[in-house]
Amino acid sequence: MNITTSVPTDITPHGSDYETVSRVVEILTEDYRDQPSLDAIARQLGQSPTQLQKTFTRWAGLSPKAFLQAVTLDHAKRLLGREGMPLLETSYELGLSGPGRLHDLFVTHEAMSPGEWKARGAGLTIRYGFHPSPFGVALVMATDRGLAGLAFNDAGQEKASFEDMAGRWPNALFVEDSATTAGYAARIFNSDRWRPDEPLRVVLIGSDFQIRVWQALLKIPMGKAVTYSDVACDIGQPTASRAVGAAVGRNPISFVVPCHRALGKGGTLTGYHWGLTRKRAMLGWEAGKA
DNA sequence: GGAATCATGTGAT
DNA sequence: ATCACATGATTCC
Repeated sequence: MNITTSVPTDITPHGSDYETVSRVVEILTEDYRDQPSLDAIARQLGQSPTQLQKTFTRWAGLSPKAFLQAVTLDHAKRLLGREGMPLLETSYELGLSGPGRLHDLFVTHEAMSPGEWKARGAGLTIRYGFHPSPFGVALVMATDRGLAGLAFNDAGQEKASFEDMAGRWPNALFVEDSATTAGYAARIFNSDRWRPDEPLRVVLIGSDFQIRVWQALLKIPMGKAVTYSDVACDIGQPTASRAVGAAVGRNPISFVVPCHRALGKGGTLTGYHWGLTRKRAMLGWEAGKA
């Protein structure tokens, strides 16, 4: 496998927007208790408050102030919707059959057979490409049956994220084909194009248990969150919350399978394979879309 | 309260 | 068999 194919230099348009924004996210997240002002943040980054405000808002669809509010523990708890409804059941009804706008990306999924999983990708051709996204550089991987993988990295780390993903299906054939993957990228990061009449096709490649966990995640509507133990109950193994955590972490199609909506029990943000900052960024971005 | 500790299911090696 | 986990509950100070 060879990924010397260079990423276009303009892959992060407007300079290092993501860098700036992720710094802001970090500051906001570390110090949300003392509610840093826009001025204070801008000073730390050596930018003018207005410039910073503009950059951030264009990226997130919401002001730094609103974002700050969104990453607050309070908000996370609200997302968990402890108002007495079994979230996963409810969203299943609304998400798959109702006309409601509670569900987000329309996804049809297809699981690989156990045999195909055991083959670790043998005989499979996977096309991939790097594309800009609101969360840094996105690595998109697809088979002819649909989207198979989605990873994120900071500019310059393309090789690492490719190897992370490719290692999951060591026997597959990887072909650089950003012309094909560009279409997926455009669909995924543009919520205007999440349409029920043209669902996104996704292939879940994983063990039986993992696939059950990922399917449960797909039922979480945008702007909601669940705990790892919620998911464990949903798949009928209430004591397996720890195992759920591990399976969530191995989700190959992050963001599309909303692993970022799985939180710790009290609403605390726990780990994320591609970096906690990115998890916060995704939650904030969604808060802006909701 | 908060840190240390343990019980725990699954998958990888 | 054994180990590592994106957890959660319990038990100490």
